[in-house]
Parts: sequence; structure tokens; C-alpha cells
Amino acid sequence: MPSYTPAQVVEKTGFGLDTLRYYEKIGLLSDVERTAAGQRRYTEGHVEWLGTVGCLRDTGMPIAEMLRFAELVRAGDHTIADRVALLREHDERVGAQIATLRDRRRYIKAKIEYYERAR
Amino acid sequence: MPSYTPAQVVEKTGFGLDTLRYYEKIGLLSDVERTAAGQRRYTEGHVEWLGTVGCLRDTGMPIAEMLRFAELVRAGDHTIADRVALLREHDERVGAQIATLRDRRRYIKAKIEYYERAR
DNA sequence: ACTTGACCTGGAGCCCACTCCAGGTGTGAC
DNA sequence: GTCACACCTGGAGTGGGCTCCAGGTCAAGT
Repeated sequence: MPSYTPAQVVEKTGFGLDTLRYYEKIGLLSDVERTAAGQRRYTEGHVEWLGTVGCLRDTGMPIAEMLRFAELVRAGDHTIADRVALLREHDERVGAQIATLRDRRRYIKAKIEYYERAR
Repeated sequence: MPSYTPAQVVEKTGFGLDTLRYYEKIGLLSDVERTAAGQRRYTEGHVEWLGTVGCLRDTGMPIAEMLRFAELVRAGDHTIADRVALLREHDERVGAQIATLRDRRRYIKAKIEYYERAR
């Protein structure tokens, strides 16, 4: 099975080297194998998981919650309902976030128009 | 002209007392008058400005940029074009933010559906 | 006269999510 | 063999944005 060097994962995911190590240290990334010389080798699965992490992070999920999600994933298939619940809740928050953003945007646009008229 | 006590502004704006003082200290809130006893009294204008600040904050504008905006406002009417430019730029970022959020949301929904099928 | 409560100050502390650093090791190119 | 380079470790430091604290002042109510 193919594996990736740290640099390759940085390249593929956009996370920094330090961030990858940080995520591993806090338990957001687990089962990272090492070469005989002690260097990390990541799997396709890690890269995919980092895609999910990136998505959750970009949508404002705090690390603590991602950790809970990671634990559910590690705990096995019987946690799937919980994972769905967690994701649904998050999805709702994202929806609310988008709605708020749209609302605030109207305020900004109104402000811009006000200034344009005042110019 | 009517003025507001700190507690009233907290009530009206949702910002905390400490946050109001903090904003004043860093220059995001200026010309706050005091009573003889040294207590703050805010004007309608402050409350409105805090509405703008809240909007910009909620849409992710960093304090440093709000400060620049505040300085433009203080500098007078000849900065209106600059203010519009700043707001337009911000508005574009907010648009991009919404787009990203929507995109990530699709990923989350797909993940949920995947789990639902796997259940 | 006394208590309550809203307010004041300067400065320390906190949380989050990284990010950087010093000092060290192993691998490949020349 | 020596150089650069990618990587390793533990731990300290950073930046943003508040948030809290100790100790004090004043005004109003009882």
C-alpha cells in the first residue's frame, strides 16, 4: 500500500508540518507509522481524514469537537449513529452561519450604498 | 441628547462591559464622555457604531482592520471613498466565505449520507 | 449610617490553534 | 566524506480577542 512522506501530505492537504505533528500529538491523527529511521509515513486514509478535518475546521468546528468525532471513528461502526448526529448538528450550525453571514452582508451593502450616496 | 449607561449599552448591543472598555482602550470606540463621577456615558452614535462593529466582527473582520476603518471615520468626510473601498473588499471576502461554507457543507452532507447508507 | 450595586482602574490571565526553535539524526547527491 | 536536506524531539512562544481580578469610588435606598 502506498504511503506518503510528511512533505507529500503537506503538499496534498495544505496543512503545515507542525500542524500535522500537533494534530497527532493531541490525538486528531492516529496510527501514523514510522520508518526504521523514525520518520512518519502517512496512508491514503490519513490524507482522507485530513480532508475531513480541513472541512470541519473551515466550517468552524472547534478542535475539541473534532476530537470527539475522531474518537467515535476510532471506536468502530457501532458509533455511526452518533457520528451522524454530530455531523447533523454541525451542519445546522453551518447553515445558521451562512444565514447570519448573508444577513450581515445586507447591512454592509446598505452601508456601502449609504456612503456612495453621501459622496 | 440621550445618553446610555454602560449597562444599557451592554443590553442594547450584546457586547460585554469588559469588551466595551477594551474597545475603547484600543481606539475602536472613542469620545466616550464621563459623568462628574467618572462613569461612562455613551451616545446613540456609539450604539450605532457598535452595531457596525458587531457586524464586521461577525463577518470575520479582524480588529486591526476595524481600527483602520474607525480611523477613516474619525478622519472625516474626505475618506468616504476609502471607506467604501474597505467595505467592498470586505464584502467580497464575506461572499467568498459564504461560497466556501456552502461548498464544505456539500461535503458534510455527502458524509452524512454515506454514513446513513452504511448504517 | 450603612449597605447594595453599578461603575472605575491597571494589569494579569485565559483560550484557541497553531508556530517556532534548538539541537540532533538519517539519506542521497556529488 | 561532506554537504544539503528532510525529518525528528520536547518545549516555549505567538497572536487574536477578549475576560477576569483586586481594590477602590460614588449614588441611592432603608
